[in-house]
Amino acid sequence: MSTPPPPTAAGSVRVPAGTTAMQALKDAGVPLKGPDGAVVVRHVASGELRDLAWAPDADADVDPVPAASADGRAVIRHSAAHVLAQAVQELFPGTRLGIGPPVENGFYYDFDPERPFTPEDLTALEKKMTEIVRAGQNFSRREISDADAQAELAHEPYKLELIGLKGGAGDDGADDGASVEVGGAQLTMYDNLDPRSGERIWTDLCRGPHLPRTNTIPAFSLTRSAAAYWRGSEKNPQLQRIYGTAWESKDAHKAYLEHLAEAERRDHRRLGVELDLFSFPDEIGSGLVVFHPKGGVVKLEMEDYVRRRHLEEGFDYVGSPHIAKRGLFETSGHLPYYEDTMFPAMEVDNGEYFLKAMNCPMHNLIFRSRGRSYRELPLRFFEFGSVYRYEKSGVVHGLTRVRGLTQDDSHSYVTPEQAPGEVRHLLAFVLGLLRDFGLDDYYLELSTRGEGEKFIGSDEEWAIATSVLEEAARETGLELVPDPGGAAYYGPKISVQARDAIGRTWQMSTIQYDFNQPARFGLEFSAADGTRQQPVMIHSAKFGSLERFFGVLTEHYAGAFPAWLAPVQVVGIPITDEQVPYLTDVAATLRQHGVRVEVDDSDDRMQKKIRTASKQKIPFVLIAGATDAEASAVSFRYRDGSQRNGVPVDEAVQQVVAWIASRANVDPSAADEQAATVVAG
RNA sequence: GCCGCCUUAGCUCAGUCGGUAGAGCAUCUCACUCGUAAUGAGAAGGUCGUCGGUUCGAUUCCGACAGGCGGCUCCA
Repeated sequence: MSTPPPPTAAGSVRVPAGTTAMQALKDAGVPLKGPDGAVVVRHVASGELRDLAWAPDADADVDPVPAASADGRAVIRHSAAHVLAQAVQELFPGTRLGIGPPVENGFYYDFDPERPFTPEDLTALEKKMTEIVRAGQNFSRREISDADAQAELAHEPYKLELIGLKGGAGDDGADDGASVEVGGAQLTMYDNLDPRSGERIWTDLCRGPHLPRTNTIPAFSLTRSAAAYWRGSEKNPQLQRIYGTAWESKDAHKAYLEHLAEAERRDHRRLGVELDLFSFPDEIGSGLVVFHPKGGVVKLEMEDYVRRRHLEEGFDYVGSPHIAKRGLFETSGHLPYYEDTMFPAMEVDNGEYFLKAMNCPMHNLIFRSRGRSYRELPLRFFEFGSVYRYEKSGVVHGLTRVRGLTQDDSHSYVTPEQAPGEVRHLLAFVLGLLRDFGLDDYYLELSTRGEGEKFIGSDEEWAIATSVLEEAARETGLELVPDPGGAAYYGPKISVQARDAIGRTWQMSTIQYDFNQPARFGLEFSAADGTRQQPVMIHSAKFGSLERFFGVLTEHYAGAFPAWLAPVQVVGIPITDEQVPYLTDVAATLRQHGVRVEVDDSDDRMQKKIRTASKQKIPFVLIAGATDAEASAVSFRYRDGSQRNGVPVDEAVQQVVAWIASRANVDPSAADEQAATVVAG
């Protein structure tokens, strides 16, 4: 049997009057279920995805979209969500339906059941879904009037709410998922029909599109269940959400599950224990980290790097206390917004003190401590500011969301004219730092003022501030994602969003434009013409939070830090105890060059020591036996297992030192120019 | 904060249908001295997260709290 060529989006097929898209594609010889699973179609004129089985406008052109594309996967996942809802209502009659859109890597569906779903329920649901898929029910599209839909869905209050929203303000809650279900003006119902009798088995309000039949869903599984607020608002009741994943082939499905397993292996919380980097003792409190010696090294390297870079970039190193009187945070304007997420006030000397949750008010006081001249600007203050935030208990997460954190926080005080240049300066600084630490999976986000009373300052000021940031961000050429309503109350921000091992994004570096705090603190400088003017302040944190950056960095490298960051850079392993003194001498030489080196003189066999070093992800293992010692040489074993034997000690030291200094992200064994010198085992 | 689940040795996990517990790894001791991912033997290690309730008796059943996990909401 010959394999038909996989369909591509490149060609399009004309649909003659009176025929369906499916028939037209069949006539054109496009395989409806190729090696990548099912095919979906796109209406060429409108760009909309359409059901394969549904007849589009006669004379329309349709593009076959292979299921392996984003569009194709979305249709598979949407169809899988539909099957899930059917399974839930069959096994748990009376369960009300919320919405069920496709999402990255899968789909979910929200339900209002009698009781929350258990893991056993998910297993049973998966089985039921498999039955529905195997039955090969037809997804049948049916247009319906609003009135008929309301009558037909009288028992589905959430669906009724969606129908009610349809005619409303349109973009109201555009991101709440409702638009996924009810897109255009025309409501559609999808009926699942028995393939033999044509009898209607199940029905759902849905915009589509769907695959032609349930058995064209190639691979799926349910992953977890959790609560989610209806339409994304804390004020609404919580529904039970079931997440699943669905793919165009069994192989793609398997690959995704393997990807999840790999992500779990590089989770920083797991590596924190395995590599002895940090812990969160219960006795201290939730979200409060202690760094162990090995994690301390990485943190120290990060601090050294960023302190040096700030000094190079014209920042002055300042310092400030961890607590301050209530009045300071009233002046800054933070208190009304954040009092309930700050640790409660301490009563002292008839006054209240707060643990600081931000550093800017302190820096403003340094600025205001004496008269300032335009000649001093830009004036840049930097410090490692430890701040404490009473994060809600449910959001604390490893190092990425903590209650006590250290910001590499800086504030640049500039004239309005200097602001654009300063923002560019800070962006370049941040991007250079990300490059030096080897992070590459990130994008920029522009958080702007949204609707609502949360934001202070005039429209004009916000517009200026936003355009300054936006222009600088665009110049970088990086992906820039808008985030309306995500700004701080005092001004807009650019942030770097990086992904962790599980694919969650975290805010790292930020640059914020602030015209409000200078006004609230009465900050001013003497201009060239002798007038007193107000500076603009630009907040920026390069790592963001040292803790969060540490966590993301750990996951990025799966614990195998580049040599310059590695807690232990070299471990010496003697073949027998005889070589311990020799390796100790070699280690002393390395240590003189600032290398972090240990000699493993434990009772273990050398194979075991190599295994241990490997599990600790130590970049360089130096092995020495009698032959090496006699030749004043050592034998390298790199992290990838490759070796280089009989390297003279001088050369070995030189290589290690050079590699650490290079801040390279890969070890020498993996570098092209080094490959030739590696002797395979 | 909300919903669900979880908490047994440093780590990963068994187990007790209610009669106070085991393994592997790690640790320590001894022997072995070995050429690129686990040498062997032995020892030590736990008021079974905390507090309360039910019970003759609770690690086991119930409740509260703490901590964790997965989402949701939030994130200066």
